[in-house]
Amino acid sequence: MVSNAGAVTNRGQSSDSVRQHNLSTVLRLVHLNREILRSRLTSITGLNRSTVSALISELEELGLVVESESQGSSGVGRPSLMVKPNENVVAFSVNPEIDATTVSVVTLSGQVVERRRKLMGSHPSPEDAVRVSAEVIAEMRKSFGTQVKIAGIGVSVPGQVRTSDGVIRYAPQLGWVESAFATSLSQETGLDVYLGNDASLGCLAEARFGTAKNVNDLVFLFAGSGGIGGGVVSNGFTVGGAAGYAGELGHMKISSSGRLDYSGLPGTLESLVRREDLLDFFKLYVATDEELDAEIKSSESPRAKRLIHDQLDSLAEGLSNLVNIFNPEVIVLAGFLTSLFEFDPDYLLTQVKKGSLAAAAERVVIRKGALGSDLLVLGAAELPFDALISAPTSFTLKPA
Amino acid sequence: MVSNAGAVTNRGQSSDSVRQHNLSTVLRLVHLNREILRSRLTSITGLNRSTVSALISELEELGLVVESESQGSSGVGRPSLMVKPNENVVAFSVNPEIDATTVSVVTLSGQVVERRRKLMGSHPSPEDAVRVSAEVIAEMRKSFGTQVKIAGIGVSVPGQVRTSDGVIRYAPQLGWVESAFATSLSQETGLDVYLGNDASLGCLAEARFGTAKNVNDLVFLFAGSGGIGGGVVSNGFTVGGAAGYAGELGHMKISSSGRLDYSGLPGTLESLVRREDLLDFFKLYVATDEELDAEIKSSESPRAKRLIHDQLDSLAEGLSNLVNIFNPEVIVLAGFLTSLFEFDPDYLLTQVKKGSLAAAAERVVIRKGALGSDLLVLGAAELPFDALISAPTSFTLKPA
DNA sequence: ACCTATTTGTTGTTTAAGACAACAAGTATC
DNA sequence: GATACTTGTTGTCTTAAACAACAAATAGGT
Repeated sequence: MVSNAGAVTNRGQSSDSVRQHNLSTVLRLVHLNREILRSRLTSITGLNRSTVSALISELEELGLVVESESQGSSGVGRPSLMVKPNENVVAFSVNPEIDATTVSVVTLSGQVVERRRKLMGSHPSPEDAVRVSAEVIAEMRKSFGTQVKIAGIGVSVPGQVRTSDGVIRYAPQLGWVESAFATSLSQETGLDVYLGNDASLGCLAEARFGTAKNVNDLVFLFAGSGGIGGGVVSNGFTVGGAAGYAGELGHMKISSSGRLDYSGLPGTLESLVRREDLLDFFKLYVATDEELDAEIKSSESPRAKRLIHDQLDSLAEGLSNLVNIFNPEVIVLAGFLTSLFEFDPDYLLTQVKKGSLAAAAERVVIRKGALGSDLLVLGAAELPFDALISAPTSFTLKPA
Repeated sequence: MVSNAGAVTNRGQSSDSVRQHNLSTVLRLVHLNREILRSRLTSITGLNRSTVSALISELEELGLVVESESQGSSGVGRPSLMVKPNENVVAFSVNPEIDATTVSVVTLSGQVVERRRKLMGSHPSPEDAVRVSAEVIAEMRKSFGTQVKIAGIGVSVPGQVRTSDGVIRYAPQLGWVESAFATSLSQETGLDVYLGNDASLGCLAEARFGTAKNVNDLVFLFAGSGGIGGGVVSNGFTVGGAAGYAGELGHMKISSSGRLDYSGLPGTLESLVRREDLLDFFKLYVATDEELDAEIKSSESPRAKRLIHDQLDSLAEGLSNLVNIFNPEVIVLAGFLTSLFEFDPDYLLTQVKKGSLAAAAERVVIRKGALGSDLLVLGAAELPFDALISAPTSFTLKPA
């Protein structure tokens, strides 16, 4: 008996926009499910069988989907056709890091088909990253068959991205400031370039393909060597903020401690839950998440346990706040936070509930991210794919 | 060059749903603007003149809008007709408080045309509030002309409301727990009842009619004698959470202080920014917001200033977190927070920026709420109006 | 006072696209 | 092998928005 305050579109709908919407809806379902029966499409969309048929034909002519006979029996009646994304439609995913830049190829069906990691001297400039990315992309394009079509390039940025123009506002670890990364990379490659904050893209990926599939209210927290980032999906929408800088969950102040985080703010979640502190304790210098995870899980000493529980306490305080603010259905943890979580999952959940309102916390679930090293690759590729999916007829795919 | 990750609807659109959508869009614009020229409607919606004409005719036949000749000159050419909501379409707004329950009548044009406040013994039960509300509503209906049509009842609840069934999960000040308020009031009145959290509804009202009109990313913070509540609009959508409990911004932990808030959580915004503390200091016992405001603004003593600045500091810490999390365009303050704000607006803004990331804070503006005592009345009435507006043809208005 | 340019409302016609109905195709069960 | 059932296909119907032509109402210029 309670309505959800609807958002205001203000736009009217002509018959043309209806067609666009329906094509988008079908294509999105095909993309998200990787393959889906036509009969499922009709039941999910509520459209008539003949309408779905026409929509799929149009998408097939556009070269976006392919149909095949479904394998195996699906019960009584004529078997329904299977619809899949056209494997020749791909996007590039670019992931700049402090010591390397990774370029990957992702198909419209969400498969990572190629990945190339280029080591770079430490502290590469944005120009270096653009150049290296463009080179790798050019090489990869040469190896493509002529039937391959490119939707564009998605870039995951470990920093703040201004959505209006694709400028990297500030990427602290890389030391990049006000870099027109999208424009440069677009000029070098001739492809459309879309930028997003890494944690926000991770959130998106987990919400679409990972452990939070079909979850409409979701808080995602990701921690690596560069601090803690986050992303939020509310009502099925990514919380982006006025300029695109929303989701800086690591910089939430939760304590009066004077410890500073990587952005110089005191008492924040990021200042208290630090990978570095654990590495120092275990005397690991350059360790992978897996090595750190093994150390944490095999910890027996009271001092180690205390350190881990201290971090869990701080993490819980941050999550409690997020529960009160967002009342999420699921909290997804990624990076080394999963190691902390798995060290004592019940403890974390108990502490989170202790610090939040009973109502907001009563049904919340904490989960480990499911996408591992594909997280940012898939997330970044969703940006060009989103552009394609939201305008299937007017979007122009580029040739290999 | 950055796409906004769109939400998934999954539903297809038939020609019928197009009509519904367009009727909704036009009616919503008429409602939000209180009156609007037909020519504006065509330009905003992008629909054809003749289509808008047909839509308005249909809405007029449904008794939802009226047309009149516009006053004054509007430039060259034939003057456009003015479209207004039908004043005979009303909603009731019910605002239960600890010592009284207020019932108001709001027209579809957003005018509060009647308000009746019934004093009640302290700590009324939900049943008391339902009974009193139903009585007042029955009286008011008798006084209505036969042409009046009722959209329903909106209730602002100072507590947590489960959106799925309209149950008041917990209202701390009132001491109400798990009360099926919507069902009861609906039975007593025969009208549809919609519940919402008071601060969330205040947020909605300020976003639609107040100081944050046309703002898509907005954080609202409201403080009264019962603590601090909040609401958030992101992407034009109210952030509601999985069950409707989102927006408990006052219970965000920002400090290691052991002070408890009204829900027993330590170090939260609500525990540090307290109306009570100011009342105590000024030796005011039962004071209105206006009286407290006068005291704050005329404060000269260093001790008073220190207390106020301490509260401003805590408020700033909370707002900094919200800026990092939501990157809002506007922050709206209401209740006695406006008095704190106006005591030293520059200081508050400076402190907020100090505690947040430069990018997220760079364009944020802090404003005082504009709706005063109409805040919750208008906000609650939006709930039945939303239901009406989102389904103009199938919604059944009830007679007086 | 009259004429023109401009904008808006109205009406009849056209067009796009989803719904619908009838039929064909393919599967499972008895 | 007959029957029931589900799905795909095709042609027709229906809805509603776009479009075009004209009428109505204003401002400004002569």
